Amino acid sequence: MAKQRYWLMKSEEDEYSIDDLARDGTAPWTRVRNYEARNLMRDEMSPGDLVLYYHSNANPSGVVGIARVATEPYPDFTQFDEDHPYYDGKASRDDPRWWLVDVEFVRKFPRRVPLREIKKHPDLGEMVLVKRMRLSVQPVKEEEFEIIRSLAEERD
DNA sequence: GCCAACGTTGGC
DNA sequence: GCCAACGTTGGC
Repeated sequence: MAKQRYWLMKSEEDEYSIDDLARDGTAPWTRVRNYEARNLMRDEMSPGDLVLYYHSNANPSGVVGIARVATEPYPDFTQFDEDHPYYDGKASRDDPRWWLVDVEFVRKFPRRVPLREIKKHPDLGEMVLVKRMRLSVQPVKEEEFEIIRSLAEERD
């Protein structure tokens, strides 16, 4: 059994928010069309890994809760559907290009941890979130995960 | 809505 | 294989 790992996954708040995930329970993480993010889901994720749920394009953008990887990686079905906006004509069922996992709701934080706060925290400056602006699925260190979790519990 | 960062495409 | 053009992400 692989050691539990930690991730951060971004979703636009008005596209698929943590409240949507809470309502649905689990959701297939469609919409990723970036190879590096794809590789992480396909090659590195295992069921039980914990995920920081991040709202991008939000006010303010930041980490809003925790989710969990709920399945083994499998091909993203939207790539095969000609009517779907994420259809990819270069992918086939024999040779899928895009992979995903299902993500399961764990909890919503009592307080959002804004990107602004993460950027200025002395122990979070090396986070991929800070260094690599445009990667929507990314690894997080256990220490970083715990710091953000504790920041989320603080009272204002 | 603007625009910087940066990943992808395609001509050569 | 280079790299300019282009398209998208995502902070602000």
